[in-house]
Amino acid sequence: MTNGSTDGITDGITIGQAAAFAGVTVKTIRHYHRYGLIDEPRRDSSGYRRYGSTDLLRLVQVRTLAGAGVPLAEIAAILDADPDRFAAALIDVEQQLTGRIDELIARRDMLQRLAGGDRALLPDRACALLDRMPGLGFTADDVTTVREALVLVRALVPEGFDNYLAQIERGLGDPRYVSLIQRCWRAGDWEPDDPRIDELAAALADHFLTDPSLLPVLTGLQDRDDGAIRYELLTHHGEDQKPAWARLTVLIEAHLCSAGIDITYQTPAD
Amino acid sequence: MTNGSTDGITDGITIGQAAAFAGVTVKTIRHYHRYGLIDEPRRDSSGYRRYGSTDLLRLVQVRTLAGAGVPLAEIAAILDADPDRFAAALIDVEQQLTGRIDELIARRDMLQRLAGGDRALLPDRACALLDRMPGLGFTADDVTTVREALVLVRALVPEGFDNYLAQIERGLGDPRYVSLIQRCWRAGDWEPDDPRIDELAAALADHFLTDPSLLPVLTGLQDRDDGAIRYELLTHHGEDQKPAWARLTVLIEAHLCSAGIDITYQTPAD
DNA sequence: CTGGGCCCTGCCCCAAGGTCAGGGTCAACC
DNA sequence: GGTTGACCCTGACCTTGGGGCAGGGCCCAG
Repeated sequence: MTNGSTDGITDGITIGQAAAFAGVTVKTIRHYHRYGLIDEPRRDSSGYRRYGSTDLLRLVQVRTLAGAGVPLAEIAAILDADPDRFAAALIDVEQQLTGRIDELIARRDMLQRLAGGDRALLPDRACALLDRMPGLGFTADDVTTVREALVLVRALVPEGFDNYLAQIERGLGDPRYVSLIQRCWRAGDWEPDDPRIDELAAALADHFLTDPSLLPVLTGLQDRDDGAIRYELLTHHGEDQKPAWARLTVLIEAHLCSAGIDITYQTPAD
Repeated sequence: MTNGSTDGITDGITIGQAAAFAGVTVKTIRHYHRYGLIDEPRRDSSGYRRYGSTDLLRLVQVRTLAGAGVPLAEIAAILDADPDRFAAALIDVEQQLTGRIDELIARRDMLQRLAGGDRALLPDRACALLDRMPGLGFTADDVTTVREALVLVRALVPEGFDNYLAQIERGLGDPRYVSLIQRCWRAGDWEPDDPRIDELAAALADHFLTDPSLLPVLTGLQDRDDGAIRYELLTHHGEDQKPAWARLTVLIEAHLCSAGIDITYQTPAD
């Protein structure tokens, strides 16, 4: 009785059925209606939407393009275009997809590099350097601080990074320099007015004067019009936690300056 | 005069400078503040944010993870976690990335298939079939209608699709059947009460009775509890544009039925 | 007549910011 | 000393592709 022949069925399917057939949600279909991707079908006496096979076909077409990542805003134009533009549009979309794929692969590579410990954000050469440090007597804290410094240098003066790295590598080959640097790390925990700081600054400045190539100079900083800002940020990194370092820096600068070497950065205008 | 020594500079950089150094926009930094990814730095007398090297370091770390596609909501937890969980989280994120890459590649492949004309949405075997049709005397409109029908069948009864396709392939090998089908296409433009329709229906039913294997039966439809709905949708596709087809369908069904073959679909409850 | 399963519309929500509005600060230039 | 342009502040609304919920209607079965 309820289905005399085909009445009520060939009249069209409801939105829920159409959604199930096309593999989308009811909400998605209504969304497509609002965007004009699918014409609103006729309504039955209850105001329900009734979809026919043609509507369903259109829905499947839209769904396929949307599922392929085509922005909804472009789908109507693509489906309603003549075959030539249809093909051209698809090629365009495909190229965008390729770009996004490449980008994601680059991200994944970056993450794989990140995953090898906290040694994030640095190229392999820098990681190798950090790996050598514990064997030379540096503590884990030391390594962390150096890593932070390297990250900062790379972010602030990328063009000088390789050079800076090379200088550190050479420095690690000089055992006396290494031991001085390690004393500097210890000095971080000293009181700012500890007399050993003066002593250490003198020794370090002396060593720099003996072998000026060890001076960590940031090449490329001078070419920046905001070089001074970057320099200040770098040299004073860590000083908020370790006030003794601030004094150490000042003393070393003073020693070198009185010996005729000015490593502080001057703005070009000065 | 304006920069006595380091005052006003070591005080920190502004948000715009920090953004430039980290390669993000000012808005992005403020966004990160609101999400608690970066602590708010101190403010100067004008209420401007002033960033120090530690803030900048954190910004670069956050930026690197965000740039790698890690959701902002997870970045704080990852950066503040111990190294073990840090590594685990990165592996997790990396796997998600791999999944998205594979998905995008699948989309691109789909698009490449789509780009070979409007022959969208169908597997290669179906496309090959459509390609053969013009050589057998079918018009472009015919091919379009068949393509639409195939898309619908595939969407509505995917498990019966291959079988359906095979039946059509066999049908194309029978020249007499092909010519009958082509008359059916022409019949779409006849008046619904054209007497040739009766004649055509009789001839077609006769041919089906001679070789019942040509009857396009949709296997799998009976296993669906909504099979009737799907059947109605499929058999009546195109009838809104071509009313003559509706009559043709009815007549053929009647002929076959009176010969003892009932191809209409009955609901199990009936 | 009442419950459950559909359907309707309209509103707010997500990520990761972009954009605009309206207003304050700073340094320099005329 | 006024103005200009670059920078900063907050807050509110926009985006994509829908998800979720509220409040109400329709219909079928017990």
